[in-house]
Amino acid sequence: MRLSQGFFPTVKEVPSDAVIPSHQLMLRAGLMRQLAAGVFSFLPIGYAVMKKVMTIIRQEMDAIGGQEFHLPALNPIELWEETDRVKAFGDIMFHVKNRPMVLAPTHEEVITHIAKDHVKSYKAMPQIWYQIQTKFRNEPRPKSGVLRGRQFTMKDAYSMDATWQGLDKSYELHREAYKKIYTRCGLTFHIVGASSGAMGGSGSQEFMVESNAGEDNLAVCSETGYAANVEIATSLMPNAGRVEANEPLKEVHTPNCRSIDEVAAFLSMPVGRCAKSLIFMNGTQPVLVLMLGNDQLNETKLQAVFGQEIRPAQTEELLQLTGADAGSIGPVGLEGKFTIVADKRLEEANGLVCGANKNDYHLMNLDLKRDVKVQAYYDFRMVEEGEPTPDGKGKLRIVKGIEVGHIFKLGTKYSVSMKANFLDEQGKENPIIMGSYGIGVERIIACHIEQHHDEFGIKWQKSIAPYDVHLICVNMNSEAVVKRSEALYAELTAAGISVLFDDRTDASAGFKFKDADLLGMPLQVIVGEKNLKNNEIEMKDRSAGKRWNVAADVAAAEAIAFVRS
RNA sequence: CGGGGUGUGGCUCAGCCCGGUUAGAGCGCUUGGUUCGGGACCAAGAGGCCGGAGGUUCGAAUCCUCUCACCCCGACCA
Repeated sequence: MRLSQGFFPTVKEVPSDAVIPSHQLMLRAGLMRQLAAGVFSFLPIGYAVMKKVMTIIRQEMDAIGGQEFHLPALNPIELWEETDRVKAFGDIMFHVKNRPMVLAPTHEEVITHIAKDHVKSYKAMPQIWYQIQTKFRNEPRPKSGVLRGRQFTMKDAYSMDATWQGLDKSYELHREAYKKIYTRCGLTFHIVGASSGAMGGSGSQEFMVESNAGEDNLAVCSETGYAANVEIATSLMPNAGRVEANEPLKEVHTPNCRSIDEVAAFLSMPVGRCAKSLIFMNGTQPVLVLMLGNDQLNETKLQAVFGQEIRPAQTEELLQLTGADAGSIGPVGLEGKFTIVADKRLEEANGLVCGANKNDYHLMNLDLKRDVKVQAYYDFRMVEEGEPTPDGKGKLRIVKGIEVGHIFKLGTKYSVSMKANFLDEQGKENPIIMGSYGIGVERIIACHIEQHHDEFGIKWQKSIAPYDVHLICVNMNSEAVVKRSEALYAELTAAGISVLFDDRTDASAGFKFKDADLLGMPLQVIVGEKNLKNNEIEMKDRSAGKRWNVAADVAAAEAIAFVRS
């Protein structure tokens, strides 16, 4: 493609609405333009990248036996009522105003609908069905360019198996395929254990790209390979345990001591002997959660135990239910009325300080075996930077990550609610066992740029670069330079190399160089007057920032070798 | 949904507090000329009812009210 004839709206200035590098560069390099909040038009060069990413995805999905579908984004709302997800999605799902239809935010329902009619026997499985589709989600707050949009492209795949072992195998196939896809797309990523959330199912993992632009927090350890979303991450922290002296409970006056640190300091107790009480409401049932010292409660872990409806109690509820305000609340005397649970670090501990349910008073010498009946101990902790990994062999690092994929063992949630059953070898009817596997296409592009850019622009890796080579004719007034450039353009194109040829007559050399760095093709081939006088042509490896000259008559061969290496 | 911010030529922004001729700059665009290896120079142009509606006033980009859009932080995120 000749730059003089194509549509390449590059801009020098940083668009004021863009904050993160990938967003700024996708606009500046002319990959896309914003149409509305969270809605983007992809321009030719951006769509070229998207097609490359989709090709990689298709190749790897086909390699594991996936079959590509193209499913409607416009769905009858009844389909979503069958699985009760109209309610589950709530405002996130777009509803069509003048017909009882919705814009699909994902495609479990449509897939299951087809499977229900046609996958009737164990002999017809396993199946892997996938599609690359536009999805619609009415995000409350679109942000960071393409990273959180209201309309986006997703590859979603669904596996159907007759057995749970089959599901494990399908899941594993996807896991391996995804590794190949992200690796081929030039991303370094973590595979982290993830919360199953309201989607249900027996397990899920997320593919995460480490980035400050990310919205998720991950606990990772490069020595041990541990990686988990902080929502479910665990660490090896010692329990509080028991102390020798087992004194009776004693009420002490603790004026103006609200926080654990203040109480510990006032009573000259270590923070590690303080038990913090947190109150939640599970419907109408109050729940008291005991945490050790300053350990932070992980609400996702709490939800895993009590369900998604659980919420923190409000200030008025605290006073009404316990007789005290936050900071003076404790478990003693609340049995029966409250569900009392505690973090595992407090298991069987004694010699603890806790609130007395009387403002400005605390209890000392609390023994969780003697004074309170704790119904159960769970891991409720939020892990912190620097804590030992669960196997104790490494230290956790907390990093931000962008979710570029999520694989899910769905199980039978959708097949049961939509009655997608098959007959097994015994002629018995069973629900199809499903898995669901998603990849955000635009997110791959944004992450690629987040990981491969510098102050001058994008540094596309070869696999998804919109063009292989950026050929620059430095001086369009020099007949020799033009002739040489044209010859190179023809030769490279004939060799099957995709070339972006800067043959503009109205752009200065500097302008062309800046554009080339911004657009970021892996190899720049620069034909200029001075070098050509020595019968040389300059090459520039955009990623490595390396330049070198080659003899003019081997320039094409050199470029071809570079592209194919 | 709570908090903060911004809307002025295609882009980045100034002007607004303190109302007063024809609303500015740089970049980009058009034409002509000079340049030609790191976002060139000169000259001449085109392009804006200052997000929208209402109000105050002799007079509003500027003050007031409402509204819409977009961005950021938070909440939310199958």
